[in-house]
Amino acid sequence: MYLCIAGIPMNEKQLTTILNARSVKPTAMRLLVLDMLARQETAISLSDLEEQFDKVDKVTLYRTLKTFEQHKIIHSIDDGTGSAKYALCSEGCECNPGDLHVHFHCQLCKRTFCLTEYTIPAINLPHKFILKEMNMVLKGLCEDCSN
Amino acid sequence: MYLCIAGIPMNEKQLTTILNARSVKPTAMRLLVLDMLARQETAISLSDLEEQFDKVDKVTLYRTLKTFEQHKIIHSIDDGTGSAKYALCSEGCECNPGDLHVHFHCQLCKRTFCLTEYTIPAINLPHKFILKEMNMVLKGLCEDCSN
DNA sequence: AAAAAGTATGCAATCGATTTGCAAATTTAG
DNA sequence: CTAAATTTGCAAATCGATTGCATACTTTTT
Ligand SMILES: [Mn+2]
Ligand SMILES: [Mn+2]
Ligand SMILES: [Zn+2]
Ligand SMILES: [Zn+2]
Repeated sequence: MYLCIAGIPMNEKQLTTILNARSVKPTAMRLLVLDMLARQETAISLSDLEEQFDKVDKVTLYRTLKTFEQHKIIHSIDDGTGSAKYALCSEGCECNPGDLHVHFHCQLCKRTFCLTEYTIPAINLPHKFILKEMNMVLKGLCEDCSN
Repeated sequence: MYLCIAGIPMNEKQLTTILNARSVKPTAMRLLVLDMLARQETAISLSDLEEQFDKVDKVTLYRTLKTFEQHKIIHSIDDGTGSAKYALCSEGCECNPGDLHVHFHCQLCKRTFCLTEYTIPAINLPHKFILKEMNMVLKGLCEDCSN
């Protein structure tokens, strides 16, 4: 499989362990959000995440995602659609250039996939250019939409 | 050189030729905008472009850039900063995945470079994924900022 | 246990880039 | 020259992202 998001729900103990491992206090809100993120098959936007809850404050959700991102529980994906997508990081991920994977955005179903098996190819930059971050997004039709 | 933008001014005849070649009517405004684009060493945002004129309507500028982009006179670059950058296409560019080059955004001086000599490496997508577009942005420090 | 300090949450408001609506000006076609 | 099509300018709307601030909740200190 090439998806970084298993879409497999975790129990509260597992969720708490993840937050603790990343030094983020496991509040009720954070456990709810992390649980919802773990259920996603593909990367999700703030707005889409909001819709998956009955009632939740979007700004709190926003700040929760920011906190998760800062602590490398999730990574944000700029797929060029104008709204950032978020997906769980794999265990021990440090989001370094060497760890980064390619993302794929389907122009038909609008889903954004983590291609975790596809590391971003290295580029030999011109002299004196120093690489700190990378983003590689492929767009087209996904497996479900290419027929 | 690895920059797609020469930063070398063109005369009005050359500018008109480019517009005609791409079936865009060479209005006064379009010649002015194309001229300004040709003078840039690096990709430029709508707001920065606006600032380079004494007095110009931003929406007209916006629509001019859209027209140029549709006719492949320029390409837009999503460097992840939140504001699109624009740069001249090379002659005969059709903006196909195979033609696309890597872009570099300097986190210090905030300039975005076209690395036209660096084509985006091909990725063998998973089965049934169809590629239509690509974007690869590297970030870090440019040659002027890495000391 | 109570008070104080630190952290998280909820709601209103702002910001900035992009996009749209529409009327006036300009260009092209008949 | 007149009518139609295109381009331009200004106002306003849209939308995602971000901030300010008051309230709620947790943790630490007395
Ligand atoms: Mn990912
Ligand atoms: Mn370029
Ligand atoms: Zn799809
Ligand atoms: Zn620089």
